[in-house]
Amino acid sequence: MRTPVTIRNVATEAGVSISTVSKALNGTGHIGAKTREHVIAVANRLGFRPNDLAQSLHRGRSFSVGILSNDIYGRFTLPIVGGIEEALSDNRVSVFLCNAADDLERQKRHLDALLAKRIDGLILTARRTDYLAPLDIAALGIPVVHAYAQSAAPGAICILPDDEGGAYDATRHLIALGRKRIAHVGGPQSFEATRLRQAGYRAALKEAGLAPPPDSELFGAWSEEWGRDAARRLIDGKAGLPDAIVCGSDQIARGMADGLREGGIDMPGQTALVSFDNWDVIAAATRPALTTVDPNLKELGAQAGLTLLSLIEGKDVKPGIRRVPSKLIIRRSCGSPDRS
Amino acid sequence: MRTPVTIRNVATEAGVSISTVSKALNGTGHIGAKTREHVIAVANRLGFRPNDLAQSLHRGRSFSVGILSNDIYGRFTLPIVGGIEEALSDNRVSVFLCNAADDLERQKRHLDALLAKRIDGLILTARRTDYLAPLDIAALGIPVVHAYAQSAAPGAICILPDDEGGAYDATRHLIALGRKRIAHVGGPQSFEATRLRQAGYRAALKEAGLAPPPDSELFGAWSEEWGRDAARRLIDGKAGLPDAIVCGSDQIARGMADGLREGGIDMPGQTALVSFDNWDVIAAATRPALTTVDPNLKELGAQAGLTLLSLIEGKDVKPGIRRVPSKLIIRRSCGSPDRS
DNA sequence: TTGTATGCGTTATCAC
DNA sequence: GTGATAACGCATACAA
Repeated sequence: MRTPVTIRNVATEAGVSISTVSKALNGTGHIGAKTREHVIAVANRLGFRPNDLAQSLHRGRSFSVGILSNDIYGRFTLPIVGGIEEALSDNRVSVFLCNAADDLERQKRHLDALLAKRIDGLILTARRTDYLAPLDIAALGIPVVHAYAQSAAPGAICILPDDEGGAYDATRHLIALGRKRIAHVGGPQSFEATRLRQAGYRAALKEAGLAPPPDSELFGAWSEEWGRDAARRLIDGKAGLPDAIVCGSDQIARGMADGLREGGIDMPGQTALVSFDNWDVIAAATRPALTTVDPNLKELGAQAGLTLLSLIEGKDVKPGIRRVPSKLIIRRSCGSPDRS
Repeated sequence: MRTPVTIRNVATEAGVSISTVSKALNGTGHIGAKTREHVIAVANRLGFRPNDLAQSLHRGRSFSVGILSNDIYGRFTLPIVGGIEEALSDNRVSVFLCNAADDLERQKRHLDALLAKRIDGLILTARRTDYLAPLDIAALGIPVVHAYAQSAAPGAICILPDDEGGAYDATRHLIALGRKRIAHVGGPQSFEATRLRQAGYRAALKEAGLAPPPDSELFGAWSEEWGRDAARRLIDGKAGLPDAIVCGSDQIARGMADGLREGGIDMPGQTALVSFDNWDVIAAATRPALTTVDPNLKELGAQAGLTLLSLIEGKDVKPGIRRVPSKLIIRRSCGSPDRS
């Protein structure tokens, strides 16, 4: 079943030496034009494919990197991994995908395997941006970048979404549309993302000379149920219904939309909604469809991949946290025109 | 930054020959107990890690395989890839993840890279089960298995979900609960999955001496919108509301549930719902929470990985299609007790 | 029990 | 312009 046609086979078949074949195929060294063509023809005919293992062994670079995740099943992992893979494969490097599944022993096994396979670099990913991978990066001896993950290690390079900026943009969008009494219904406050989004929301408000209405900064779970629950609280609140709500996720917004609609509230007439994630299955199916902050996860992944590449090639990269700008996706939940 | 401690370093440091180190570390050949311990100690102290590239080159087996997908972003890809990765990494083989993105040229690039890296085998995945990868498998020269994908190639090995069995089970569940007028609202008929599910639904009905009520086999899109649309059609139908509905996906069921509820229908009182996917974000958030067929995608991936392993090890595997049994997840949308 | 020599598939350094 | 030859890091048949 194997097809181990080696450079030696090509050499004998072409009636030249091994080194001549190598030169002909790699365009290195000085070689006769006719010999070159001949060798290439023979190589093609035989279906010769240089053994990358041998090449890697020789040049001390494997052109492969590892992605180590603790949550391969997470909804956020996918676009990130996709972005990494695309950016890297465009640069001829392959990626090993490893799922540590929050299991330290498994993580070690994966790391051992990756290191043994002489990966040129490693990308760490996590379920939430404020997760700290318990891992001695420096001891690895290869470049590491964190994608959608943070590290306390000195000099660590972390690529993260711009939660604060996203919330700021979303809130400003609401303000620009004339909304003034803007509430914020976020996820769990234990998440850094939640706190950052609140900060962005507040910043935009403050800048416009506004303030959060009383009892209108609510925090709960990342769920539709919490969104529905919050809707009731907003409807029943003595402060009166806000004319806009910044939700911490599309799921929350979806619950909110359902809750408000069932409470007889008109959207976006009485209340406008913006949210986070641009998880299209949710955002597009919500009534009204959600205007939402797209965290640009695929781009985040691509940047992580490219950054790792720079590191591998020896360029120096500024350490610390880099935040990837988000993008506001306009749909109907704010009442603005589709293009604005 | 590199830590290229080789077997040679260990040898000199330990004051023995290279082959002695190799034997000591691999437990092969006859060697003195004290020498072995000594060598091992030195190796550990130096942090020696055998170069897998060299080992692979030597043994002609790389202990790595490739996953080639056309749709890395698909919701189904994730659990499948996760299952593959887990099964394989438990057997010390690493996986390269490649996204062809429906681009033939990109696919070729990936294949070239994988083959050059001497992967031991390849797993092909797709967006839909009836997708045919335009690829000459035999020419690859390595074992291939299709996961959630089919191939017309003779001798191809395909692992697929059991759509028909799942629909059969779901429908029988409804019948066992006393429902008699059972409708079916599926996805696009162009999907094999849709046709198989319809077949399973009909088989269960027939077996129970029942038949689909008039105008109650509806087909549309894989969307909530279609579910809501179908709900109106069922409510307005002159044949009267069915007392149960088998939906082709959780998304359809979610739209159906919303449509029915807003149409004043009580679930599961008047009408029970079952669906497909067990996509928990949808299924659990629907009111009522959906009883749904879990296609066991992770298990499917694991089986694909294990099957590939068998192939690689030279065992022979029965070619053709193997369907992985699904599992009915009981929630509230059928009115049955949570455990049944 | 241990060490020497050879090969795995390539590339690169040198002679010729 | 072309071809031996020595690495790359490791495993193993064989010799000692």
